[in-house]
Amino acid sequence: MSETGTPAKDQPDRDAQTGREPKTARGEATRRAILGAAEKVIGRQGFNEASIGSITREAGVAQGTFYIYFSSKDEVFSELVVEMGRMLRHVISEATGGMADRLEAEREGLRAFLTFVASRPELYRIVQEAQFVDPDAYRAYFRTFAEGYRQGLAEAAEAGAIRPGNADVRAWALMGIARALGEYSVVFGDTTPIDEVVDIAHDLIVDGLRK
Amino acid sequence: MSETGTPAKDQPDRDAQTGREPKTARGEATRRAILGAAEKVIGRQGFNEASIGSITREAGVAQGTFYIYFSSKDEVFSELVVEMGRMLRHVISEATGGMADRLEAEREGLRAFLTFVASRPELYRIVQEAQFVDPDAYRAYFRTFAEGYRQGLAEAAEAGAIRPGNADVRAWALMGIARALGEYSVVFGDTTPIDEVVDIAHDLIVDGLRK
Amino acid sequence: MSETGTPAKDQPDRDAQTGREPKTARGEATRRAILGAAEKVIGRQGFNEASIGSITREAGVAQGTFYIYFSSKDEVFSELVVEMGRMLRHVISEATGGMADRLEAEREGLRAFLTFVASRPELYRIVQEAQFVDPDAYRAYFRTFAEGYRQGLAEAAEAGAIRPGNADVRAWALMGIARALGEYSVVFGDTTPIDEVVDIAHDLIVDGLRK
Amino acid sequence: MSETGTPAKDQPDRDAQTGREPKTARGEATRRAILGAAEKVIGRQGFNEASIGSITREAGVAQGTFYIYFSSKDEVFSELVVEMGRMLRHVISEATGGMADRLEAEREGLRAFLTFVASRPELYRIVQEAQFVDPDAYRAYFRTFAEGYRQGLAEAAEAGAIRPGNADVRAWALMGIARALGEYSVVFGDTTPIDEVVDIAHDLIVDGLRK
DNA sequence: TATGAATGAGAATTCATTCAT
DNA sequence: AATGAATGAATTCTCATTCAT
Repeated sequence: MSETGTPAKDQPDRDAQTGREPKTARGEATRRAILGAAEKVIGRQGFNEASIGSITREAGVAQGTFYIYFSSKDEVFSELVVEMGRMLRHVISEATGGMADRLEAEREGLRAFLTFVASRPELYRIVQEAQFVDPDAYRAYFRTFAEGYRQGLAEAAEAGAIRPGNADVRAWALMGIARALGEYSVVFGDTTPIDEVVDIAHDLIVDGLRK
Repeated sequence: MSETGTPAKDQPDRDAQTGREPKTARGEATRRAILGAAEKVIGRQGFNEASIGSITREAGVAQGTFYIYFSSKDEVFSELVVEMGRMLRHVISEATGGMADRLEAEREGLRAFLTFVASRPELYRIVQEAQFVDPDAYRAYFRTFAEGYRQGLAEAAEAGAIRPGNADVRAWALMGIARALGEYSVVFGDTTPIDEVVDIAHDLIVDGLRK
Repeated sequence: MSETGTPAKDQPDRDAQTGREPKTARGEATRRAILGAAEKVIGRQGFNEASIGSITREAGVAQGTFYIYFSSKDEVFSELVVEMGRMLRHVISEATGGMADRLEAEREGLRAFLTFVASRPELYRIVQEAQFVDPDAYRAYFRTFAEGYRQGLAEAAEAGAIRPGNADVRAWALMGIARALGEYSVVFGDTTPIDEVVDIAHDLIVDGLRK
Repeated sequence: MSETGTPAKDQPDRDAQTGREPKTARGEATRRAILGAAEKVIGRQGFNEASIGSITREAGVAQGTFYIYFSSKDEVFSELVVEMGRMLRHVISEATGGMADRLEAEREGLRAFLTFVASRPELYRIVQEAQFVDPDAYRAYFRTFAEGYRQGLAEAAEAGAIRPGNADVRAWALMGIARALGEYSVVFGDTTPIDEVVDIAHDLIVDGLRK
């Protein structure tokens, strides 16, 4: 994969967060309340429609309180994107960890992804919007995934578990399938059961269109 | 495909609302200048960062002139999305029209898509952003494509040209591959030649990962 | 005089003024109205108490109009300081220009200064406040004056018109007298007629305290 | 001197308002820490830029602690101005007390003033800013000085130690020289040694410019 | 006495849109 | 058709001050 610059590892302190860390349990709770409210409100209304006021109202705190924990609207947003990345990586590696069969891992990874997306639709939408709100976070998010994916595919090809082929492009293509299907259900409200969608897509991924 | 709500047809009069049609050649030229400037500026800076002022400055006209041709900022945006849809459909049907071999049509359609995206990156970005700025236009755009794609796949399966399988999900999955690869080059600036990308992806689409 | 850095010449474009120049007579008038209102309001209430709202209210325009002509509150302020410098230099050189007798020039310069200050008390106050609001403008203002003053004193000493002595320190001391007497009347509201004040101060400047 | 309004005496209870007096040694220390931090921070950043937070951070205490010792931001400021007045009067009377020769007292007073200012530049800046932040305190400060100065000059003239002349105006003029020279070094960073500056200014004060 | 979380009023600034010329 | 001045609502962010612990 064409790594342009930054490493694919987890960002440690991206942005030097100015929002101070809470020092008491109460503060911790407030911070979480705001973060949750931000996920809900931004995820629903979009970054620009969601005002700080609407977030704090949802969180049940005063407007000023927001700035005790986050230095700006961009910062919460960015934090949500990073959080989504962390959770998703966790969920997927839980689902596929230690699977011997690469093709089965492919199926389970997709299922885990779609399940997670369905459970946190607002968070998913936020990541999509990150492309326009916080391109750096967005790119970091995708690079991290793509790099992991690429490695998996490359190793599988090496081991003869799958047909050989450019792992970079394949990684992007397979991520594209996952995204599209996530959008299919979240954005377009399709109600086909996840397991069914997973099986259809997996069949395509594994055996292609050819008769 | 699960149609939820609005029809998949082209918006009929979307702009008849207020954006008066120019009556002179000069007016026509001005309108086009503004539309082009909007594509460039919004595509680069994003809908919210792009002000009417920055668009008219780019177009070389006064701010007020904008409202002679468009009734609002949303309207130009919407018009650009519709335009992109029209052009893309044209380009793709040009590339695949009358092809007997469905699998080859798949390849050429993907190539045409990636080529077009590379030639109008700002316009492509605008369509992506439409998800957040003008969800209706966005959904209409995708539904139209998905529906066409679905039909093609269904007929091919029917005709025994490809393996049978749920055409709806497949359509979305294949569109997802195309989008991801478009983003791969436009957003992430990957420089792998399009033809190469197309071949790799096509190989995956046609024969899958299985050894 | 210890020139630390910047030249003593008039700043040409200090701050790259973002506030666009008006293009019509109406715009010109509005800009002037705002500038005048700013002088009045900031001069009276001080920089921090004077809100943009209070300035535009005084000027009889909407708040947004302010930003058509000035890019920020600091910018108007800065412009007022520069304007004061220009006017004052003009007034003083008018009053003393071509005077052969240095000591008489001293008297007339002081009179012109105090007269001007009395006629534009708000503007005077703004310059004083510049020390805290826009230190660069403040220093530029004083350096310019001090340098002119120093030259005048140095030449006079050279020519034998006054007793020799360090012209730098003297320039600052004499400027200090003028400022203090300006404050005496403007800030402390003393009502001694200017001419009287001038004579008393001039006597001190010329002959000192010694019996 | 033309007394306009408030008496020239020290403010009586200025802070008895709400700022509770500390009752323990620890409290006393905390109060002093805050006062010192306020001098440093306000003196450097100016009243408006200096937030309570920046002061308490500098002092190493929590924000709320500030309000145990001072009832408002204005109050600390005011207290600093009064403190400066007290110290300066002390320093000057130490330097000139019991001097028989008025002209020599003039020299030593100036030296003491400039020395003090150089040792506490932030405090000096605070007094200057008081003109805009706390005009009452500012006027009180200057009136007190001016009145003392005036008396000294009047008595000296009476006693035939100096040439006769309006003591009010002279007092302001001489104070103006001192202030300007203080600013010369503090604000403009001139590095001429104080003793030299004092001698030059004293020569001017005593014998004037005339050849 | 000390802490630090919470408040909410207030201010600057931006920008889509309107309108007189 | 074109201009550009004017509007004012909306939004983010800051900060002095209060208060429960």
